[in-house]
Amino acid sequence: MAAEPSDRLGFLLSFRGELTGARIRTALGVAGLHPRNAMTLMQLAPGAMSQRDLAAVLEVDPSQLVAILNELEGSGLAERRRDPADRRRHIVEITEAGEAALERVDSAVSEAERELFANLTSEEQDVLRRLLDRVVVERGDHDCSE
Amino acid sequence: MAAEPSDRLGFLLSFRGELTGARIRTALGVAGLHPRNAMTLMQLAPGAMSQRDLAAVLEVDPSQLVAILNELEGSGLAERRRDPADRRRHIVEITEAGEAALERVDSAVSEAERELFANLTSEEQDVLRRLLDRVVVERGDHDCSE
DNA sequence: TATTGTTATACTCTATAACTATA
DNA sequence: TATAGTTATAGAGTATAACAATA
Repeated sequence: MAAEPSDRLGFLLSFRGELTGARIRTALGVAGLHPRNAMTLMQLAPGAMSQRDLAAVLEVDPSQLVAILNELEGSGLAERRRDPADRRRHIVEITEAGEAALERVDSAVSEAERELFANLTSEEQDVLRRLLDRVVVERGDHDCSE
Repeated sequence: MAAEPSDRLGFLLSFRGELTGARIRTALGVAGLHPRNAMTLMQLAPGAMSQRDLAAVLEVDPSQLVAILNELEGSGLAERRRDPADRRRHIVEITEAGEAALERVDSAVSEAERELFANLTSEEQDVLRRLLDRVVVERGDHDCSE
């Protein structure tokens, strides 16, 4: 369902955003990472955090994060260790291999952005950024129903 | 996975687009239509067309369109009839009830856009539209892999 | 009793192949 | 043999509830 059915700005933003996301996911795949795993690594880059906090910032259910971390740990890109202060908690940390993977991700996403915004000057890209920042996107329960 | 993990323009466009799409899907739901059914009705508004052509413009597999049309026909918003010139074909047409539903959709989407772009003047909305139109979004096989 | 992480289950979406009826 | 529509099936993604270990 990717047809743009009208000239509405809302549809335009939604569909261009979707295609942009698809292009970026392709770039992440080229870098060897499943999109959700790449997003998780990005959140871990600044520093280690608990599994629960990680689920919160990623806005995924803790049960989904289990599978993500199993994959990241399986490929040696992140590690879980018990928090000695509270043995229920896992501290999650990116590994050196994970940092290297993130550098590949960074290059691939930069290349994708060069393609996506090739027709825009850097000034126009700044304008686009500022306008997008002012679109009202209240977080909350926004899902569909029939 | 809705966290915005960096200040990259690509991510910004992707995430704002996703949230905009969610807001619009909510509006369609308020108007009483599943998003894909609403999109299908919109394509039918200008005039009847064959089921195959409809699948093509919607960019969905013909087998998926079967369920959509079953629902639309079940709620009396669209109708299938055999093409007398080629009895394999179905001509799909929107009904009067379907047109009325589209008017509700139109109002709901307009209200959603008023909210989304409340912080932008109409000149700024024009600028945003023109910039989005120049983002390179080559259609093709852009999916993820691990 | 509450919290952290885990497992199990189910439900939606989507992709694919096989089937029918017509050409 | 090819085409239009349909059905059936399987896979990915996601949401929810129940569970074990620890506080």
